[in-house]
Amino acid sequence: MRKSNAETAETRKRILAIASGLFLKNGIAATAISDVMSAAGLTQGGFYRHFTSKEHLVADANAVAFDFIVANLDEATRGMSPREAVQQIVFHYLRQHLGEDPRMLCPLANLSTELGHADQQVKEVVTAGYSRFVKLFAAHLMRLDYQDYIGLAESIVSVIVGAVSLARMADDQALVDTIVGNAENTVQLLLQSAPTQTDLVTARP
Amino acid sequence: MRKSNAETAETRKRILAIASGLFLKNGIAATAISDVMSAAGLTQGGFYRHFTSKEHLVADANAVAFDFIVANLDEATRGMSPREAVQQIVFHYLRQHLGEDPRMLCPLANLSTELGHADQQVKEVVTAGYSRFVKLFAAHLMRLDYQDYIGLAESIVSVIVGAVSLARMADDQALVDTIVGNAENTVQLLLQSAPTQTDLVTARP
DNA sequence: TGTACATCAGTGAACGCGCGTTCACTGATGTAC
DNA sequence: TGTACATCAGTGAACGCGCGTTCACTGATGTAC
Repeated sequence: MRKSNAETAETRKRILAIASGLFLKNGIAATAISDVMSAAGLTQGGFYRHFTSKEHLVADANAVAFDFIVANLDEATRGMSPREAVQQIVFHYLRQHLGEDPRMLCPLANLSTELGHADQQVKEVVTAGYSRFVKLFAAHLMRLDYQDYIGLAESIVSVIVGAVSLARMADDQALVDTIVGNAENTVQLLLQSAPTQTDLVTARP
Repeated sequence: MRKSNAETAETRKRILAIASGLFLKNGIAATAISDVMSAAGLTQGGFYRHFTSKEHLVADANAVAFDFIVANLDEATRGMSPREAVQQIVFHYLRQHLGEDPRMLCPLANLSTELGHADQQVKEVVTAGYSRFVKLFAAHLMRLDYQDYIGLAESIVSVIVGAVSLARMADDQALVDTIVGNAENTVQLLLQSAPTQTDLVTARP
């Protein structure tokens, strides 16, 4: 029953995509290897032909999750003005649970506890993912001439990750809406208030 | 071997305090009933004299965790000016991992994923805890005459919860320091920029 | 206040379940000549 | 290009472990009279 190299590579990708979605939707501990494999149309024994352990799957699945969400947000804002792009990314990030596809969920907001207790390999993947999110914002903010566009990007990421994290724990929809709406206002206030290069010039005596 | 009512109540409190700390430090799934009970100097069979299930322990332990941390931050800032109090709370919240006592850790930042998947009873406890954090800030911010002091309180909570969440996932200390320092700057910027009642008066034509 | 019985905190062993991992096996694919 | 053997993707069952929960039991505490 050996499969061709091309088929093997595709199977691996399929397992990763499915695992990524299940982890994001239900959590890592709550997702068994057998859940992933049966969702991929395979039996659990075959798992170890692709990964040496669940921990390796977690690392690779999260890398795929960051690839997916960052690429998706980047493409969705292609051609937009920097200001519009930032607002669109924030808008979609804060509403990530409204879509059907669990792969639009962000590991930073949905798996934080479990990733915080993971091994070094997983943490490196997560740190790289965080860094990509910061750069996604920073690229647009630089074009808006903010003095500390990287710091501002980090601030925005903290706000939206915090808000989505909190929204996931809320017990009713009204509170979720409040948290999300407030996060949007907060980002607006930060964008209006953070110092730009122009501020620096005009402040010169 | 029956214990007196007073002793029973104290044992229950001891179990809750220990469970609270272990959950916050190691996570809920990673903490077994037997871990909690042996840390309390008891055997696991006795657990069910105090709680009907692990899920009930989770609910009660988190209620205790919010009691502890909110009361602690409130007392630590007693007598301070509103501005100083807000800054102190933010300062300590962002450095919650530096202390020895795991009970100074906040469930919102350390157990978010697991609490997000918990049952309704647990979510109510968490929502109440979030609300208490917001009020803790709002009380001081009101005295500083912010127009929307509740919204500003929510913003600050989002920022610091997001920052601590992200810091827990970071793989090196330099990044943790960057995230924490940036969160502090972000709160400062929000405090400087959020509109006050005075703004409202002076803006009148 | 004292007595007699019911209650129940805590023990230590056991149960049952789900999970990650292993294993012998199959047969199609890859590769060396 | 064809042949012969090695490789290995996938199967399905089993293993071993840890965990939440249950249970029979003990004996001190609570309570009704």
